[in-house]
Amino acid sequence: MAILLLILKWLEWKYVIISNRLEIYIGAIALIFTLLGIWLAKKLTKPKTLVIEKEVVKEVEVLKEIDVVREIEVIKEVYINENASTEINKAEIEKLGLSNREMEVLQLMSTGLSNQEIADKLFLSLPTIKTHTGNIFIKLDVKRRTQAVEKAKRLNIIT
Amino acid sequence: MAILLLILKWLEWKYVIISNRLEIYIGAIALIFTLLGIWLAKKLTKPKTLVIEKEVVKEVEVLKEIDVVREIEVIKEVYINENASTEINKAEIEKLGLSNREMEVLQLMSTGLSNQEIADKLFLSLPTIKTHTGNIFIKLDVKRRTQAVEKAKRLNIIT
DNA sequence: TGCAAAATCAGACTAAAGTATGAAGGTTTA
DNA sequence: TAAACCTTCATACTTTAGTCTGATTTTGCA
Repeated sequence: MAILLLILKWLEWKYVIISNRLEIYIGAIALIFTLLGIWLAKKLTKPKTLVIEKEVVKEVEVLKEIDVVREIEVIKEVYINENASTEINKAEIEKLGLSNREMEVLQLMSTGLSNQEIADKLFLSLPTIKTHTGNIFIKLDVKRRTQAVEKAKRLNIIT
Repeated sequence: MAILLLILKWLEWKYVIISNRLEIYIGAIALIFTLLGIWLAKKLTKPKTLVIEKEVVKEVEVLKEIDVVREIEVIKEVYINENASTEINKAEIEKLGLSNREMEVLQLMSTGLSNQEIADKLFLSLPTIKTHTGNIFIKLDVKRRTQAVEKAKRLNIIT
């Protein structure tokens, strides 16, 4: 802003010198403030994305040997912040119930380290890492480390 | 643009009348073009692409000795910005000397499938997949599948 | 047509991953 | 304080991954 005011003052002075070139002066101001507008728009707008969520819930409840089937369809239209997708989803971590240590192991796992290498890095024993990885798989509902990493990245709980 | 030129002409005329209020004139132009810039920035932002994601979740909950089975199908229609970095780097594939089959295996590997599952999917034997994965590791200069997937994604040779 | 690379498969082996169970010490919280 | 959870470690086991050697068949290309 200060710089822009200085430029304006300079242009004003120039105007006094070449008083017959008003158009140039106006043009310069127009250009500067157009660029300022573009810059402002890029800086200040939080890019939002429309997400349409359709959720079909089927419930099968067995009551006294009789199947009770329930179908619920929920449609949601939500505007979400696009920037959020690049941030780590702490709510998701909370929801999955992953502990700090587990997140640490998961993060190292995603870099392609073996259990032994993770153990060395964290100064822990191999069985400990195996316990952690096992718990991670249960919480992420996967069977292998490759699936765990894939899902974790998809859910934005690791970088 | 034509409208804006008209506004400028009008402002120019106004300047002749109230020549001693240059600041107001400049301010008006600044404001108009700032808004123009914001409008331009919003109009010229990257085109967005529609992506449809489907996810099927099965839940089995035991409530009061009754099994409650829930099938949840989540369909997400997400508008995302097209990004050049999401393009597959074919030059890198060529450089690494990865064959078509190897790329196919690598792609499936990245989804978290086991060798056996990849074999089933491609109608090949387990030893064949092991041969391919081994060759992939050599060409990517890695030791494990997790590292292979990590590197492949980093090099943009798989999605 | 013949050669090189790609693709396929096999057997046997080692290494690593993953499962299951148990246990002990520490922290947090109702 | 007790319950719940986190963290750590151990042992024993099964499964999967990865390595090595060797072989046959297909295929693209000079």
